[in-house]
Amino acid sequence: MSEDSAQDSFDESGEEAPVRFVDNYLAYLLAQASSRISREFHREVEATGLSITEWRVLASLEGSTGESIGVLSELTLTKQPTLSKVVQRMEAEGLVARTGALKDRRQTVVRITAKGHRVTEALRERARRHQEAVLEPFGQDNARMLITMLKDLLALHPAQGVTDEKDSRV
Amino acid sequence: MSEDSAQDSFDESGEEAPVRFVDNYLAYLLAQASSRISREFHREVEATGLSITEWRVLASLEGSTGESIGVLSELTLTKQPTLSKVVQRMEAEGLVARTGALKDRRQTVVRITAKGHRVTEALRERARRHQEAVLEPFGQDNARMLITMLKDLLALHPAQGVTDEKDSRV
DNA sequence: AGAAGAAATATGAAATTTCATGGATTATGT
DNA sequence: ACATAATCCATGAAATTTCATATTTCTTCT
Repeated sequence: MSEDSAQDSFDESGEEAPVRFVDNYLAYLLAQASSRISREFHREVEATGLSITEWRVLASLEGSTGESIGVLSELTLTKQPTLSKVVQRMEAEGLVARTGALKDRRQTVVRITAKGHRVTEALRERARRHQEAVLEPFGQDNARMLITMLKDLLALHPAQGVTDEKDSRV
Repeated sequence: MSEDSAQDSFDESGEEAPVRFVDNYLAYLLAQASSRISREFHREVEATGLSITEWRVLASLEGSTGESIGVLSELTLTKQPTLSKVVQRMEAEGLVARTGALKDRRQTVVRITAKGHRVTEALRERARRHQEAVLEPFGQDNARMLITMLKDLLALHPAQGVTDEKDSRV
């Protein structure tokens, strides 16, 4: 796969494909990749009766000892007020538990429950398989490299504003 | 950068840093990368008075001879009803022009206007610089490889029924 | 050709999200 | 220690998005 396929803007016919600005724009490529890869799997999520955000919450809590609302809102890319409401619904359904944090009493710590774990068990396995299928055409080495580069990108660009917002240009 | 930084998230020392499910989940990594990289630039977009969706519409039309509402809704990751409304507002502001398609009269073809082009001129340049800055730590070769792999991923996963999600997530 | 089905877009009602803000707690500075 | 500022979360009002559907225009099939 792929040392060359990307470089030539696609056109199957003699039709000349206009080179759109976005076609080489990293943010666009990431957004499209994210959307398309996620979308494929989201069908399976919704088939279980969970909303996408609910799945994200549970997936984010899986393997964690609990996350605050704030951290969870970053992990799930959901704004804090939205997440607060979602988590409350999920607590009512028994998928998560909310407890005050011992260390900082402003925080609400959210944990996945046994039920939440059980409900997502099959989904997580499907997610792994889906990922394998997605990466399969790239081969082990390239796949690992993609993952590594994405992790590096994230390490270079921390979640919230580590940079002082007042200083960054408007 | 990075042949190693990512792979070893767990230590053998008994005390395991909790390995969250999502930490190795491609869809999560893509969603986070997309969100963080975009977010940095979105501040600049909003400073110009454009909404993110408006910027996406204009960026998508740049270098194009016109796109239908349907295609545009895929390019901008915005659901069709939402996009129809956004485009109508943008037409009122003179940023785009809507015309019926000659070939298929059901379609509405949207083009960027001179004003739309002018309004985004500085932004596109900033976008290019932002991208350079983001990719700089990876070096030319790795950067090119990342772009290529993302394009390959997109080629393998064509856009389909557009189910938007702002910035698609996990 | 004609009918039936599919596709593209627009639109209103309903649902969701976001903004702005408040209350509570912790951090900072003097 | 006290006052002030900053952080964290919840919540209602407002704005936006989504769903469902109507309309118009192709496509396909007989």
